[in-house]
Amino acid sequence: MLSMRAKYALKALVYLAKAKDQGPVLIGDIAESQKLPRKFLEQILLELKNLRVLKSRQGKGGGYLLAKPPAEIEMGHIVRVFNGPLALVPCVSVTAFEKCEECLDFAHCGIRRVMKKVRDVTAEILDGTTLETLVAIEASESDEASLMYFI
Amino acid sequence: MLSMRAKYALKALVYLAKAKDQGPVLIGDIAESQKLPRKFLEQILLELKNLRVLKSRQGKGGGYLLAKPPAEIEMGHIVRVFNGPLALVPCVSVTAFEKCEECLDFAHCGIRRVMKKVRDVTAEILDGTTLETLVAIEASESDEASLMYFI
DNA sequence: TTTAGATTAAACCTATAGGAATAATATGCT
DNA sequence: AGCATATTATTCCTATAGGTTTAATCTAAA
Ligand code: FES
Ligand code: FES
Repeated sequence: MLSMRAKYALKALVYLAKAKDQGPVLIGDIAESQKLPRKFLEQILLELKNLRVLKSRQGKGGGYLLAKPPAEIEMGHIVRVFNGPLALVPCVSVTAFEKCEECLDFAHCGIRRVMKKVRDVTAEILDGTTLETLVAIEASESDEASLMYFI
Repeated sequence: MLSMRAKYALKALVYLAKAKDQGPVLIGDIAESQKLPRKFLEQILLELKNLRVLKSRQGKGGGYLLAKPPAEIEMGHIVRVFNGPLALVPCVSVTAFEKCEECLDFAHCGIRRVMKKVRDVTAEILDGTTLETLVAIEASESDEASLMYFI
């Protein structure tokens, strides 16, 4: 399951993407409008800043801004950082690879091959979906059947 | 000034580097021996794990481990992530570059050239110093005069 | 002896508090 | 008018609480 941290990060980012031409956005605004716990969100935004996904201005009139265009911020990146590896088993993870000691025949393990497929299609979707995509999806009225159009 | 987060991260990492052949190390052990606030350290270690600098094992007998050899973990990386850009002015930052609007003649700005030199030598030292280096330094009896030997 | 469940030890997750640093703006003094 | 000082709004930093999940080990029943 996606952690709250990851979900809140994504929500805040989509919000910032939508408001990207309106100057710095307050933590308080994001928290209130998206119903996110303010202090927790504060930590998350700070981490996003350290990742160079956001930048900030301090002091009066300050707030948070995207550090790059929405089209350059991939869901996959955010999920990996805030939620951990996409892979369901370590042996198919690209970012946190490890052999499964309990699987003797690593090379022919069926679980591994299926899970690798799962990871790969997940990565393809998540790395192919940017904040721009998410904003576009939310702006449209259609349901999941036509998502392919966006991705 | 180096933030506590950065300092604690480095201290914990050096401790883990020294203990690297002793299996998983407990948060509690690190906190106690290095006199670091336990719950705060917990957050920092988790972040180091998300950065793939550490790995962990959960449950009984668990703890934290380096995710790669000490020689591959650079001080510069840790400092940048936990403390921010090395540059003292944004216009010389590699990771967070921004033009200084208040300096009209960016190209010929003297402050900038000096600060660039400062950033470059800082980066050279910090990126050239790994956990392995730090452990070696602490194992030696000499003072800063002979640090060049290590770096 | 195997298996199922209980206990325990550990990291992990969500959340919050309180104050420091920073920057804009307003205010008051010369 | 110009400068110093105070106020205010904001992010940033350090720290902590409390509960959840995971995994190893122990215990008891089948
Ligand atoms: S080798 Fe990883 S699931 Fe079998
Ligand atoms: S241009 Fe950055 S200090 Fe002058």
